[in-house]
Amino acid sequence: MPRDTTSTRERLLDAGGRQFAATGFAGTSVDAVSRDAGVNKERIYAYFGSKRRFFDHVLTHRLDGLLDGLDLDGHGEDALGRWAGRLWDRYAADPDVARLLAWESLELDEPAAAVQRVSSCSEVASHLRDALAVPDDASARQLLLSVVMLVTSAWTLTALTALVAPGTAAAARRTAVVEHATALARATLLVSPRPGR
Amino acid sequence: MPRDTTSTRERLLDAGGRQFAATGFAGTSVDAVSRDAGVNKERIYAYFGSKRRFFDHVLTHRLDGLLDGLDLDGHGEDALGRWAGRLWDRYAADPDVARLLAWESLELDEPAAAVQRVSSCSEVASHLRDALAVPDDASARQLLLSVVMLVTSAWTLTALTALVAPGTAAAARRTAVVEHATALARATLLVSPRPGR
DNA sequence: CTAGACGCCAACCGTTCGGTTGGCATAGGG
DNA sequence: CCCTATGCCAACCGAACGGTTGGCGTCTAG
Repeated sequence: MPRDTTSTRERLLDAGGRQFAATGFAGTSVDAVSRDAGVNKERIYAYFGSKRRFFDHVLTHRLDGLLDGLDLDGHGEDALGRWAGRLWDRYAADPDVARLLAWESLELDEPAAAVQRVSSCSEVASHLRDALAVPDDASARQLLLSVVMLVTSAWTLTALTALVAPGTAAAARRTAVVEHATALARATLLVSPRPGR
Repeated sequence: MPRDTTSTRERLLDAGGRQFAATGFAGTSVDAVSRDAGVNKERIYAYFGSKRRFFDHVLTHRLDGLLDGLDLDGHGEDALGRWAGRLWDRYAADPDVARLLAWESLELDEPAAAVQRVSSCSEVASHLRDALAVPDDASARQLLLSVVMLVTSAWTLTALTALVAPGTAAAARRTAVVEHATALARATLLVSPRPGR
């Protein structure tokens, strides 16, 4: 068997994503992750330092994949709505990410710290800023953060909707989420203080 | 010091509510709860059986207090909106309950099992059924569940709103939540299948 | 060809976990 | 006034926790 360190790292991150999403930070043991990955747990400490920092790496990794190449098409608030829709599709394709974000906001000290850290963030934020005429990068970053989290919450809400109304088609729930996220994003824009305006 | 068993139970339930709300089920140790309550941890097992069943007791206890005497005033969808507003006020007065619900839905097997178990539930559900012409008790119970959970999520949403717009007054955030919850409750009613209609 | 750096693992460390046990003190019925 | 049931606690249990260590095998620079 050839030696492949990047594959080892990847297997650990994948297993970490599964385990943390399923049982949270406190509920997941480092042993379980290493067992799931088929790798000795000492590798986690060699690669990532501590359980806590490993969680950050896992979340950042998954968020990078979630936001990679997800750009606004066009300008105006409709573009924001379509963008939220495609973001929704990615959440639906990989429910673990939504759970990871929920866990982080509940049990970790700094809420959504990883969201602000994600590498694709500033790029998407600048697009949002251009399309929506938000003055500076800091507030655009905040806006992006809020929209991401809104869609996350909306995803949970539709899961509930599905529970209440089992027959509802997934497509209908998707459009409901898009409109919901768009409306809330507009409201967020509205209440957000804009200096120099 | 006089012996007072109900006070011992109460102190454990209170401490359990604080600890579970702060760090979740897996993140809370039975020792920490007993230390917080100033009671030996063996009492938890004598009174409630296991850590898991103790969590159920804590959540049911807090939910009973949350929903106690919270009735619909009047009829129609506006009444539902006002009801959601008062529910929101109670959530705001005791944020622990919202966190407990969020924890349960994330990390425990059966989502919202305690919500369906709460003693005040059927009473409130019958009021909702009358006001909104929902056919049978089962679907009314589901409706109540969804509304409660919607408002719970709304709590997360406003926490985010506060983060994005720190200067926004709490009152403004409340009305936003009420409208939000009302609209979503109406949507839930809309997509919910109603037999015999 | 060889020396050392490095990926990797088995085994181990002290601590904390959920849960149990034995006994002391007290309350209340006879 | 005693006897039993019960509230309560200190101490304990095996297991599992996050984290570390020593050494084995394998790549690679010189």
